[in-house]
Amino acid sequence: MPPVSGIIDELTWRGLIAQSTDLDALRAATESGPVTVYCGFDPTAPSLHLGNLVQILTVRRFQQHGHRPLALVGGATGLIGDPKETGERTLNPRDVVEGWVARIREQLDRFYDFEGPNAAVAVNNLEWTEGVSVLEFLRDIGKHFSVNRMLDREAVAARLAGGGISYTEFSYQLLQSFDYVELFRRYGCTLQTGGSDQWGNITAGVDLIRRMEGASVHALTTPLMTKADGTKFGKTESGTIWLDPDLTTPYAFFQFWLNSDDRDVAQYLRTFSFRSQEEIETLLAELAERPQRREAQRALASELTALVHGEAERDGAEAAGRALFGQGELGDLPARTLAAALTEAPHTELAADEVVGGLLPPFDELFARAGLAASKSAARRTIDEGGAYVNNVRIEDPAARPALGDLHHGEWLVLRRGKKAFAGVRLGTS
RNA sequence: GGCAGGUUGCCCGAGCGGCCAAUGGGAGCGGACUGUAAAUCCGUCGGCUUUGCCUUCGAAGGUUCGAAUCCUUCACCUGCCA
Repeated sequence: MPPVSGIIDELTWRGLIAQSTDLDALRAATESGPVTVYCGFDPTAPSLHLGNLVQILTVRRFQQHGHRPLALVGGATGLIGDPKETGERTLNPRDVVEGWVARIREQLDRFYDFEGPNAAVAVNNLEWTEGVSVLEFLRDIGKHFSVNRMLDREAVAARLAGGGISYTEFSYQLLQSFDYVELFRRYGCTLQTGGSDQWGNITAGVDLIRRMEGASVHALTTPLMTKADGTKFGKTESGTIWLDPDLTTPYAFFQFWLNSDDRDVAQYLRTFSFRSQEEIETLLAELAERPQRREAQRALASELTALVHGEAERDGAEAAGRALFGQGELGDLPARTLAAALTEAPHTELAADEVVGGLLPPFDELFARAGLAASKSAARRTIDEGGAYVNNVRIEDPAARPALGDLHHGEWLVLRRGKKAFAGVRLGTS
């Protein structure tokens, strides 16, 4: 039986509590027995991303402390859309949202334990919203909401001042509040967590439960992740870091953490790692002592890649990084390691008939095709600037063609732009 | 409603008939330095079958040997007066 106590203390030292309703009451509740906690994820994309991971792992910590998570996927709320400050969302077709619900549901499986005494339960808010009539909803739920107070919400206020907001999105808060009520009724759920931007939606649910059920339940939010350089967390130049390996390869995922700014590592470890406070402090001390070794980043990358993608993928991503960034000869690498590394990176296939007189297509074309340059012009520019490498040797002539003999294992050519961007060219066998 | 000004490449912003794929700054990218970091310095920054060609300066049409630059109409934005 896992320990039931201590979750609030743990979240506190990890810096994961931004706002909460009565924290002492919540502490008392979590220490007196298992609490049912929920955090919802709306299907607004085919996959969850790093921002969601903060929430997922926070809930996971609750489960590790013996509490019961409800893995809610917003099949209903995803059809409506939480108002963003920037503007009205485009409604996604129902079948698309349904597909995303299934994929996200599956992703959550990895993080929560669906067996045992405090097994997680998967729920979809479409279950209880679909059958409710408009009149029922307006009379039973809507009557408890004050538009005056809803207007105070930051995103809503921004939209009123700007381009306006549809009734659809304005209603979002009612749906999320209704979810909390239903989860309280069905599962005795007394805690909802989320990002600090969800505070308004969560407390609206807390109020609704008080009015409809006369019960006092809890709300807890995590702080917004910030980065030392001021850019948004969880994004790179190439876009969002997704949890789905088809959208962000395990290699790219691993590299994201490995490249973390020294100044952000402490926050990342506390937020994402399941290591103990002592282990984290040791890693941070090591980082302060010998920053160039980046042991803390390495540990972070290794742990999270294993958690999100599995140990085999973690090992592959790690090996790929070592192969590509290592000092050794690429040709010395076993074919399997090289292939694994390059299939993780962007790559392109060459047909056998593209080899003319023992020569492959010219470098500019290869760089453009492999995705390392936006166009052949860009590829030539990079080559002229001295930023292009083939098999770790700088190349100078964009029009030159590599020979069959340049292929590692008769199959692979390793392209590199700058220090970190790799791509593979594979010669098809047929 | 009247008067005046604006709409330029990812963003900001020059250009005001040929020397303009278009000054400058920022972002991005590459190099040096390094730790696959930060800061700094240097270079680069539409595309292609690349000593040339093609497409770009709100949209469409026109004047001209030649237009981002002049004219007409349309769309949107801003300031001043009502």
